[in-house]
Amino acid sequence: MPEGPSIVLLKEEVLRFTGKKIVSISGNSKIEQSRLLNQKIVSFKSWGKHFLICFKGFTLRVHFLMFGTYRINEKKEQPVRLNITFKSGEINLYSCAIKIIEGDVNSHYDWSTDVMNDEWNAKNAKARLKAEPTKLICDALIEQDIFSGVGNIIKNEVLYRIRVHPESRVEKIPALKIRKLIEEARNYSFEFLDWKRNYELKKHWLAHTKKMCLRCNLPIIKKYTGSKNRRSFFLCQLPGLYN
DNA sequence: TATAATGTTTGAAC
DNA sequence: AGTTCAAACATTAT
Repeated sequence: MPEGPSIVLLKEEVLRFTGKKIVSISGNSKIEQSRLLNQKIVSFKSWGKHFLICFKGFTLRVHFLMFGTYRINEKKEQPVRLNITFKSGEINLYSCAIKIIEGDVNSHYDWSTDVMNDEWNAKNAKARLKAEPTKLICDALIEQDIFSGVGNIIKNEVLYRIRVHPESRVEKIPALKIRKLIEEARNYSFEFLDWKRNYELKKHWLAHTKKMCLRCNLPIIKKYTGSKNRRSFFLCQLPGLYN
């Protein structure tokens, strides 16, 4: 479920509930559920992998972590974390982290770091990268404060596209490659969105989980990289390691 | 069936 | 005091 584009799809699916009043609320979430009862949805937003349900004066922040899921107008077998029911339908959220954030949602989020947002600012990203010169690019690209919404799949596909080795140090990567990286982080995310919408995302993976490169017929290396030891998939025999 | 995987927070340990 | 790290959370495809 997780990466940014998937949250954008969720946002589209629930759009119909905008302005609707919550008539019942339940689930095993430890938030103060009664607070939501009879409230009207002001808007649905997203920031990176955060799904935001905005009310007057507060916002529900939903993070699906690795395994979270949702259903609209249907239920799963497993216990629901939060069920939000309207007269016209329901939203069911499973195995996710839910939190209430107080006040104006805009004071909590910098929308310009979200690769899916209209306010995305490439210059900001460039500056923030520059501030982390010794980081490995595989870590920097999944930094949510720089590239909100980019996850491990997008990371691998973007690095494959621009032909940069995941263990390259930020400061050693040529400016042109950095420019491409920032461009593709957003661009690929939108392609991800289209593919996911049409249930054909995996079909388009060229590096992630692959053993061979379909284009050049060379093996793809799988290696756990970076400070969080996340899977990286990359071509070995190409230039692209900057360190 | 055991394993690994689209992720983040927390709090202990250094 | 600041950093680092493992644990916790939790589901499902392979």
